[in-house]
Amino acid sequence: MQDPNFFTSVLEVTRLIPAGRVSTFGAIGAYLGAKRSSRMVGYALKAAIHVTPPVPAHRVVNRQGLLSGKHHFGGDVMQNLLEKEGVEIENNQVKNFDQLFWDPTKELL
DNA sequence: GAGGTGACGACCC
DNA sequence: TGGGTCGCCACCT
Repeated sequence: MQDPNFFTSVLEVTRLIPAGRVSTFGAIGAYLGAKRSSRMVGYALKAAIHVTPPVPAHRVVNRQGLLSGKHHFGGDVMQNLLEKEGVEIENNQVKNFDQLFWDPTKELL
């Protein structure tokens, strides 16, 4: 928000995701008014792992509820973090995704 | 300085 | 209904 960069805005919104919930690239992009820039959201999250303060990038998955960036976390770290927060994962996909889905456009608004 | 890539999503055919 | 292509902006080579 303070930073006009779309990149930083993604990190800000991602940080607002409550534990036990998951969000999507499209939801964050839509909240920022750039749903077309979903690729940028994923790119921002990639850097979010190396940025401070720590961003719960593991709570962000793709539109299918699939842990797209699991490989970037290093093995099953992403899945482990989600399970630790109460999010059930099966086949690299979030179970009850529709229920756990956290939409900033609605929840955060 | 320019070109290509990238945790995706939506639109078009 | 399904497959293919374009778009978006920042970072890396």
